[in-house]
Amino acid sequence: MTVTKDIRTDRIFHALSDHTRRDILRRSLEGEHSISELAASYDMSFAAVQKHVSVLHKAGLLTKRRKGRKALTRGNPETIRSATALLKELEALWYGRVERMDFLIAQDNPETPNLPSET
Amino acid sequence: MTVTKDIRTDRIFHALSDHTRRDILRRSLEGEHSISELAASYDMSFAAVQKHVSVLHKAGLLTKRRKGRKALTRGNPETIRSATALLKELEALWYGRVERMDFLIAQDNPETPNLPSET
DNA sequence: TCAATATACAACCAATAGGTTGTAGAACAA
DNA sequence: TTGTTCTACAACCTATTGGTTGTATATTGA
Repeated sequence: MTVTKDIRTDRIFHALSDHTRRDILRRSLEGEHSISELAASYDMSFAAVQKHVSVLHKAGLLTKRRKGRKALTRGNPETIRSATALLKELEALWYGRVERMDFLIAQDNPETPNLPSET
Repeated sequence: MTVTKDIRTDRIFHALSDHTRRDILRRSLEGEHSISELAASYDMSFAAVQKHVSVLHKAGLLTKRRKGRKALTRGNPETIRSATALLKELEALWYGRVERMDFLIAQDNPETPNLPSET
């Protein structure tokens, strides 16, 4: 229990922040896949895919089991649910804000909120 | 799935992968805060906090509006919802897997799934 | 007017991320 | 046995991240 919750959460979102890793996770949620099988799909080396699997594994987003030579990966829905729960908590903060009427007050404000331009 | 959408998603999860940024986001969801006001809470320079705000802004997780000298940040629940939706889709893949009975077949397997040891 | 405040942004630096190639060993197939 | 497959991991390289300090500019208040 050396690792704090914050660091665990950091690792989960970091693991999710790469689209190759999200793709590996999607496939591992649908069924078991060996690393070499996964690696065949991407335009990068086996070692690179192996590292992506390792990042997902260390984040707890997937489990591994040995079957002969193969290391079979399987998505772990528990960890995904914990990330979803955290996002729901963030959303709830905003809803709380609506309840306190801050949102309605803000609607009277003539200034336009500034989102970054697409790049 | 478009490349640009992938990049936008990468940015959202990357922005969420730092606990200082998650804290800034929480506070910005509860109400508006100027950057200097936020910066006072953290053990780092104003410029560092400004960079964190910029990462959140570029990810679309918060909006900025000018009020005199101040740049007021406000959390954007829309972007959080889009991230939540993506995680829900991932969870759904796993539920789909249950429907296909893969999960029940896997339960017969004697080998124990391997999660990484805490470090 | 002038000092203080708030922000923006550039330049710099160490650590980490994401890729590569190479080496080694275990498990399988013939 | 021997060659092939699959994984693990080290060493290396470059780009990015997350922090710093310093400078410039706009706004406010006395």
